[in-house]
Amino acid sequence: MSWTDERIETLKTMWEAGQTASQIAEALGGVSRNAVIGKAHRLGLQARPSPVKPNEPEVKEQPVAAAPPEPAPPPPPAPAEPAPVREVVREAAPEPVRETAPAPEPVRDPQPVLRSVGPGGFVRQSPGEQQPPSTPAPPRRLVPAKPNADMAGKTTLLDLNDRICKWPLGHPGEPDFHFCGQKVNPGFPYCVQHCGHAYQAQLPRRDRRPPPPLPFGGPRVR
DNA sequence: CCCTGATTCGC
DNA sequence: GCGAATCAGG
Repeated sequence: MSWTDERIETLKTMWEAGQTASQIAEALGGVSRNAVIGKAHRLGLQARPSPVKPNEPEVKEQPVAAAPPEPAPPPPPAPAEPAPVREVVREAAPEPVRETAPAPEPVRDPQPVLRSVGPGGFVRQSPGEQQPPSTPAPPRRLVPAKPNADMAGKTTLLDLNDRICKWPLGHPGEPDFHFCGQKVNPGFPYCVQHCGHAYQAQLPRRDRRPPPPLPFGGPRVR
């Protein structure tokens, strides 16, 4: 697989939309998660929350052993780039002693990757502030806290549950963005109709239509 | 273990 | 340029 313009465009869109590298790789097909990350970096799209803390550039204490006999400090106009030399020093595990630490919280909500949206687009949540998608929506009448004519009768993010088709209509951030809301095809996240869009038999390349359906609406033309 | 992104480096 | 291997944190 090569990085065609379409695939690069999809990569950019999904990456900026906050999709994980794994999801992007799966959507693209034929590439690994690493390939996606590598390509994203080569494209210059880094800057996004990494689970790994970029260790604060430690002020390396320069052991001023002997007074430098060189009174001439002529550093060329070099930008202050703290040479990120990674030490490959492996420490041997010293303590065979184990402390019995109770492993808490196996709570992992397998909820789909629907992140909250805002007028500007996606808003990434930190795990601490994630909330389950409300209660399984008892069949009672919902009164919008903020009566909005546009959203009347629309299925919003908060209306989603296991039984509701999560097929997005419109684009996140747009005023009338909502979800299909039909009863799902049991075992799938979408209704029967949208399952037809989401799951398609692989066709021979020559009579396959170019636009591959992306679950979140696909790349947007800017 | 699983996941995540970042980085390196041989190709 | 590409991406597997590796690293490092959650």
